[in-house]
Formats: sequence, C-alpha cells, structure tokens
Amino acid sequence: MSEQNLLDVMIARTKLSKKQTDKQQKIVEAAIRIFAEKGYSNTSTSEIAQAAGVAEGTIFRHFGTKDNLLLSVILPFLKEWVPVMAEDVFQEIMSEEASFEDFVRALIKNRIAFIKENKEVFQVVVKEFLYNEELRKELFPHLSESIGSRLTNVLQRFQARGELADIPIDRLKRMLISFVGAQFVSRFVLLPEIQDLDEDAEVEAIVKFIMNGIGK
Amino acid sequence: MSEQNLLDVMIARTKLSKKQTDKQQKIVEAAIRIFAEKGYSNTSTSEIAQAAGVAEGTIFRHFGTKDNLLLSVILPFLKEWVPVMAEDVFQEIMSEEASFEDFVRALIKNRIAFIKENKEVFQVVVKEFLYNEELRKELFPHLSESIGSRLTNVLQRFQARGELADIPIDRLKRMLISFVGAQFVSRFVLLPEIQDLDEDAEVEAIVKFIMNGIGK
DNA sequence: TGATTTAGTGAGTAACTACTCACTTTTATA
DNA sequence: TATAAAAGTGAGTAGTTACTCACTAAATCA
Repeated sequence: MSEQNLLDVMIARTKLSKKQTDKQQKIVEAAIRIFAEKGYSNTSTSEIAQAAGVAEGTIFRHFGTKDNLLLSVILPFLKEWVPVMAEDVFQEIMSEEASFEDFVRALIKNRIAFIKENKEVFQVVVKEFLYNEELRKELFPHLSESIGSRLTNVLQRFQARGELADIPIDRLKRMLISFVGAQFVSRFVLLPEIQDLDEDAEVEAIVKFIMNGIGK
Repeated sequence: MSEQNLLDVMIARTKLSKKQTDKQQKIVEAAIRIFAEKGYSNTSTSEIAQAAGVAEGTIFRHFGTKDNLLLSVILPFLKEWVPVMAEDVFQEIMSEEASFEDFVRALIKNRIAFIKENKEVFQVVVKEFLYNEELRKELFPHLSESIGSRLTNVLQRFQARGELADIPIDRLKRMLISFVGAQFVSRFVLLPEIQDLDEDAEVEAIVKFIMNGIGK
C-alpha cells in the first residue's frame, strides 16, 4: 500500500474532488463494481479500464497506482461515514430525552440507510479491511478514535442514567459494535441477494436482542 | 476454483490423509502461515515453496493446483468443525437437563478451544470465505445444512420449554450465529494480538448478552 | 538385489501484471 | 484565435504468476 500518511491523501483527494473528469468517474464506478465482486487483489487494472470504457493509461494518469485507486474508492465512503455518525444521530438524539433503546434504533436505521446507498463500497471496505492488513492498520486507529470515543461518551451517559447493565464500557462497546457490524456484514456482504423481507421487523429484533437478549 | 464437487475432493483427500510426506506437510504448514497473514490471492506458490524449503514443482506434484492447496488447508478444518459441533456439545448437553444458558456457555467455550488450536486456519477460512465467492457458494450450503439444522433443533426444543423469547427460529439462529461469529472473528482475526486478558469473564459477558441483552 | 513406482527437483514457459511514455486530442486561458 | 495545459491513448516493458516436464533420488516391492 501507499507509504504516505493516509490522512494526507484523504485531504488531498478532497481538494481535488470538485474537478472530476467524466472518465475519472467511470473508472471509480467500474472499480467499485469489480472490487466489490471479486476483491481488489483479484482485479486487474486492464479489466477496470475495459469495464470503464477507457484506456489503461488513463487510470494511471489520474490515480498513479492501483493502490491509490482503491483509496479513492474507500476514503470518500469513510469520510462520510464518520461525521454522519456524529451529527445525524448522536447529537440529535442526545439533546432530547430519548431512551437508550431509541438511540440504538435510530443509529441502526441510519446506518442501514447509508449502507444501502453505498452497498458496493461497503462490500469493498469490509473485504479489504479484513484482507489487507496494511490498510486495516492504517485506518483502524482513526476509526476507533472518531467512532469509538463518541460511542464511549454515549454509553457512559446512558449507564450513568441507569439504563445499561453494569458491564465495563469497553466490553459493552466491543460487543455492540461487533454485533451490529455482524448484522450489516451478513446482510450486505455475505447474503446480499436477500431482499428486505421485513426490514422494520429485523431492526426491531436486533434492538430487542441488544436490550433484552433472547432469554425469558 | 476447482470445478469438481468439493465433497468429492473432501472424501478423496481423507483417503490420502494417511500417507503424507514430510515435505507435503511442510508445504501445508507454510501455506497456512502465509495465507493467514497475507491472504490466498496475495501469496505466490514460489513464496510458499521457499518458506517450506521445497522446490516449487513439489507443490504441484502433490496438490496439482494452487486452488487445491487452499482446499487442503480449509477442508480438514471444516471436516473437524462440523462433527465436533455435533458430538461434543450438542448431544452431551442435550441429554442432561441443562438450561439454554449452560448450552450456550458450553458451545462457546468449546468453539474457542477449537479455534485456539487452529488459529491460523481459522483466519484463512474467514478471510477466504468473505473474499472468494465461489468457495463461499460451494461451502455455504453444506455448513448451513449440517450446523444450521442441528441448531434449529436445539433452539426449537428450548423454545418449547419456554426458555427462549418468542422470536422466529430462523431469525434467532441468524442473530446467534452472527453475534457469536463476530466475537470470534474480532477476537481471532481482526485483533489477534490481544491476549486472553480474562477469557472466562469475556465468555460470561457474551453469554449474559445473549441471555439478557444489555438493558436494565 | 533388481525393477518399478513414487517423491522431489528446478530450469523453462506462456500468460498476465502494474505501470510508462511518446504521442494525439481536448479543454482552458491570454 | 493562438498558446499552453491538461486529459486521454495504446503499444511497449520488466517483472511476476501458476504451472510443466524431463530428469534424478528415494522408497517399495518381486
């Protein structure tokens, strides 16, 4: 992977994001589609060029390396993922006197909507996050900082209010993230062919599981 | 991937499993190590040969193709995974008058022990299951049949006993598997560097989450 | 022991890989 | 409109890939 700091690339890419060529966009779209289907490592630049209706050289004119093309797919998604986590859900909900259950439900619905809008990129992110150790090691600290710390605050507040069981915050956080994450991964990556049979009911079941478990 | 039926390969490999050469074993061991670290697609046969202290031709003498080598890594693991799921835990526990909580605890402890013994292969299986669509499509039916149906029986019995919430079995099953699976994946694949800080407490937290959720 | 099968080798190969570069075409600017 | 800059091209390149095959070494069997 790229040796330079990912945050720098992230910022640089944002500045350039306004002036994007037609073909540049076609390349990214094709890359997303094929990366999602077969994985980054199993995709050749010539295949992307063909799918995008572009000469192979054009890819390298704009993105320099194949690695950079992957970043151009993943980073915009993550850049949107993180702040939306902050504003749309956290602030809005926390200002009111909402219950933890409401918070969890709103968070899950919000994230499902976002993933649905970016289904293929989500698939790429999940697959490469698991497969590409360098990428993971580079991105993990940023994600766990920006998302994790926010979640810690929220959980602490709800635990102080007495709405949560007396489990250490870190363990709570880990279980929450991995459970919800697993739902998203199994729904949108492992079994993407399944349609929304009953999305609301599914969300409700997830919320109930989190709140009350499955015992009786 | 291989065109032939995976079950046939599975059976064929079992028959041959007795007479395994020294070098054959070294190759598999090296493959497991490197596949787990960098992923199948990012590993070359020459790299495996070098790590195993073997000529590259030797790999192809024994395994024919790189795909077959991957199967020789994954299938023995799955072949052990499935029956142990049946005997060690299911039968033993179900014969007694154990509670659902006992069952879950025993199941999780048993699976953790098995994964610990086969940590690297587990990593390979998880990564390739997500990355390699053909492999997933081939293996998924067998796994969901042998494991899923057994779990369905167990859940039905406990639900009939009134120990479980009135959630449709399929949804129960999906949530249970994805939650427990997520714990294993995050523990042994995403964050393998973390040691057993307090494994019993962690297992207990997982069990409690499943039984009672995190609400109060 | 001699003969046959099996294990092991490593140089060789065709296909593919990411990437380059001299060139043409299009766009922006003066 | 003339000029400079940027976008786009595709044949070419050096390196790597999975895999082959003629061969030698070791094990098995008569």
